Amino acid sequence: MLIGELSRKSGLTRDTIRFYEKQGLITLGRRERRVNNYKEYPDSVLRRLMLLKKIKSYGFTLNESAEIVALIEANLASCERVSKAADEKIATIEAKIQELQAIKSLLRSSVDACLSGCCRPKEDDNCQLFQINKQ
Amino acid sequence: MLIGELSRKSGLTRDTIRFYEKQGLITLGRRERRVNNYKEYPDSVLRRLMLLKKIKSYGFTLNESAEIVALIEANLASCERVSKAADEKIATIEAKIQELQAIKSLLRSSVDACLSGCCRPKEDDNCQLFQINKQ
DNA sequence: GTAAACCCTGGAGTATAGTCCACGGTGTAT
DNA sequence: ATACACCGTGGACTATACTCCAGGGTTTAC
Repeated sequence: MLIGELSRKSGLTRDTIRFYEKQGLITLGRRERRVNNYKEYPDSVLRRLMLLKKIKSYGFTLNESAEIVALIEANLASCERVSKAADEKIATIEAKIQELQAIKSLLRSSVDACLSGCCRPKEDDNCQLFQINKQ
Repeated sequence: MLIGELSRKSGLTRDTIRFYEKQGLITLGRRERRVNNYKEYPDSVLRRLMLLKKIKSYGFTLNESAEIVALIEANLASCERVSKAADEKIATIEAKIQELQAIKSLLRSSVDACLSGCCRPKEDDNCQLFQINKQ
């Protein structure tokens, strides 16, 4: 199929598909062209793109997704291997959540302090929130 | 003070300070130079940098931080204004956390399904995790 | 006199994941 | 004939926040 159809079927834009191609995430043999030089993508590319898209939706980066796709295509994606990758991703997501939650608490407590009025120096003056008090 | 001292006192690298300067987050008059062309930073720049650093630590982007610094320096950083900015940031952080949590649950349930063995087709074959079943 | 430590500028590179554009060719319908 | 949708390439640009480098000058100590 041509890129337009591939785009429609995969739900990725042409530009994205071409970008993936540049990145080497999908490949086309130099012979897989029509006479007019249009690229003729085999179904395997569509499958690969859909796999890539699905794995990405699980929070993996493009490169990580490509690695997992490679495992699957090599029939090396054992439950053990794949769940290990998923566990690692869960761990990094959890770390990120912790980080965000810490910042959120910091913000929340600052806002609370501000709104309860204890930080206000004078009316119509700068809020102490975000200010450097001492060191 | 020269950039080295500024760097030591602010805890930012020279490169970062120069980057902030390029971005217009701090400014130096063309006259604030020593005879040898070395830049002579006034204390106000150090204060600005420390403020920037502190606000950034609350999860704001560099540009957002610069806006808040500008408010503070214009004495317009009222509690109302500042806590509104903080509330908005809290909301975006919460959205991000929700997003991550959704992905985490998806991953977690996939791994559980995998490990409980219900997805395994045959031993030594690809795990169904991440595979496209139908649609 | 020379090494170390400091300063300057401009520009490239890093990571992530595209998105957009120019410029040009092709295929089909009217 | 020409409008329209489609295809190709290469390269620039977006956002975020730096980080590093080359190539050069200055200051200070020994």
